[in-house]
Amino acid sequence: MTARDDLPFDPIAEARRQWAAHGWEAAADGMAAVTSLMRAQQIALARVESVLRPYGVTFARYEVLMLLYFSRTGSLPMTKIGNRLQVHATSVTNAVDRLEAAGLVKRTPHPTDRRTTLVQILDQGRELAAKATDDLNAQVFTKPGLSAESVAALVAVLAELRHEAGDF
Amino acid sequence: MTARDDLPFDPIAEARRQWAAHGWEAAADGMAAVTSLMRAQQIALARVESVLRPYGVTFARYEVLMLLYFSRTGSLPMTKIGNRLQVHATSVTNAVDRLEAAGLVKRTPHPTDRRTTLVQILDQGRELAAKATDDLNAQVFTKPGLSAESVAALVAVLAELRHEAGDF
DNA sequence: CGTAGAAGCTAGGACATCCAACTATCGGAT
DNA sequence: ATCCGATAGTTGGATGTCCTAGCTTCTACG
Repeated sequence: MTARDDLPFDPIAEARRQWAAHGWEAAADGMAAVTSLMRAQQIALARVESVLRPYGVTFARYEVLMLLYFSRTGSLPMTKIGNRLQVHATSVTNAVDRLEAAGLVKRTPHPTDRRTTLVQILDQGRELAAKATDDLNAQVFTKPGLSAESVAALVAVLAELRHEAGDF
Repeated sequence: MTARDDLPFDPIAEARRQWAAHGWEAAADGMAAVTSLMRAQQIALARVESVLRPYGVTFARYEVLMLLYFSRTGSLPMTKIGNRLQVHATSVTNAVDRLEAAGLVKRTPHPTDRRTTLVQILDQGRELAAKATDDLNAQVFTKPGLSAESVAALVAVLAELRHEAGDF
């Protein structure tokens, strides 16, 4: 763990000091916010992926699986998946390729539109989704390392940011 | 932009509803927080990278450059860079390889410890760092898409999360 | 109708990140 | 003084994301 040992100070607070020292006060908070976001995401992703690793799926694939899991018919067009998850179509292709290879979903043709491909969740996929979610809930989501108020505040602020960015 | 059109609703709020509907109330907020973090990071990163693209550097490389820019001697060991940025040693190797190829930094041997490699920022690197920072400050950091209070709250909550995770 | 533009999906390429494994060098314990 | 564990850095492999380009299929407009 040589690259991940604890530091004696907060590197982001230090960066903000440097920003201010260079006359960039107006941008210091924004820089700190963006940088914090990067680190926090990295931390959260690492925790989630470590729980999912035994199941042989990544968070990206887990998200696709849950989307299908929650859908009425258990299937969705590739494009809709990309829209919901806000990722590029090629990322969906990639994720579905691997989910399909793992026997968790299968591609089926759309009944009327021959351009679109439907992704159908399989029984094995449902089973994995349920188990992985139980694990994620227990090991990560129920103890995110923040107070309930902080979690709520975080979700609210990020929703504001996402909305402002046209995320929904 | 087919995969990035606006959605008629917040997909994360929808996911939280699903979580609650499946009896996972205790984990719903945590799930929403983690998922929000992923999306928000993606949005922020995209904005930053679009500003940095003309300079031929990515955010990862920009961070390395700024670390060196702020350092007293203009040089740091590879390991220290990894510690500050909380990334693997291999990621540092990768970033420094590209920065060096671009003529922005150069590797130099450590005077006493032959294991360690020092990364030294070059004049061209300093110049690019200064210009790119001006652009980032103007186009992203001074208008993060949130109120000043929200930005401060965000930084505070994320600092709590990072600290709890042993980030510093 | 028939064609041009839009939409859905995939292939190939560029990057970043992580992990496992390997080499070289240090340093402390015996 | 020597040896073994810890440290520094790189290489190779896997994954995910994006972008550009290209193919197929739909749809709307003249």
